[in-house]
Amino acid sequence: MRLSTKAQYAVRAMVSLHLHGTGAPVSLRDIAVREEISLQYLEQLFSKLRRGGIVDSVRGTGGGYVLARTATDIRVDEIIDSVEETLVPVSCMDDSGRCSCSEQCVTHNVWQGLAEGIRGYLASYTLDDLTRQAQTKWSGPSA
Amino acid sequence: MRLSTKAQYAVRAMVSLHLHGTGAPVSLRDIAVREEISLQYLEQLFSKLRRGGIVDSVRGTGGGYVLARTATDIRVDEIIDSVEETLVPVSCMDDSGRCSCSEQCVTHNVWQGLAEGIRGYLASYTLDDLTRQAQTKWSGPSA
DNA sequence: AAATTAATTGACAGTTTTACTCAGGTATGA
DNA sequence: TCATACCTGAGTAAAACTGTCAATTAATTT
Repeated sequence: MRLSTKAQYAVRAMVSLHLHGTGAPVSLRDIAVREEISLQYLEQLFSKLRRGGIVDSVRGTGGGYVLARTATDIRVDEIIDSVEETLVPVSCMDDSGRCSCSEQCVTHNVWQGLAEGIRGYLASYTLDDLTRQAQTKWSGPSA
Repeated sequence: MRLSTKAQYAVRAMVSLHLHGTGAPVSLRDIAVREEISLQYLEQLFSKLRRGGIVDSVRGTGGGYVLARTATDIRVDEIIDSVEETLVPVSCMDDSGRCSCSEQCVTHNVWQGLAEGIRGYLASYTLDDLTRQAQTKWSGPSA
């Protein structure tokens, strides 16, 4: 059960954007160099992050990307959602826990609980938490 | 981030084995029919479950598989481990949380926390819990 | 206005993983 | 010795992943 590199890169890139941003737009070239991610792959990711309402884009010279909201208001699960990676561990279940097989399926409860736990944990982390680094473990950043 | 069908089938098959077992070995054919999983795919899975110490095999006529331990002593995470699906969400990290990039990697803590949470949650479920069905959500079977 | 920077888009391709099937072989009980 | 059922390794089609390439649009600087 692996997160795709797409999701991992997206989170890393967002941290990089927040960490080295001064308010002025940060170009993908900068992030690409700093994080050693291909510029063209980043373009794909940020296109989705923009559509997801996580970042805003500024075109032209001196352009780049800026956060669409404050870092304390951007949750890690939202970043992953934006690049279209599911956080639900089984394919028969949707985000809300609905499942075609929920009646007859004895394993339904484990997967639903797992899905909620993963979602809840990643939702407890904000972009700002990540940059501040002082996190505890499973209980999330607040504990 | 999806669990493979391999892991899902393994858990379902184990529940089926426990639920319909009377102490006597249960043949894979029975499980295959009941769970609508290909017999030959099941053979692959149970070969791994046996090596993982989850089940014991009985060969010959009237043979099949039996639990290697009591159902209260078989955890869901062990079942998944046996069929060789990782529960660690990022490839740079091993089961113990060690990571080549832990120093420079700002996202390390989230992934480690997530890994521990997933592991901890699935470890809180036993095969017996699953068959008894009366589970609560994220807090696991004990709450 | 022209040149430059940088976001934006869609198509495409190589590689890896997944989810199986197939074809045998081995051990046991009736 | 025959039927049952476990056991093993190889092979394969499809899907997903991880990017690259090419071309365009928009804004800024000169």
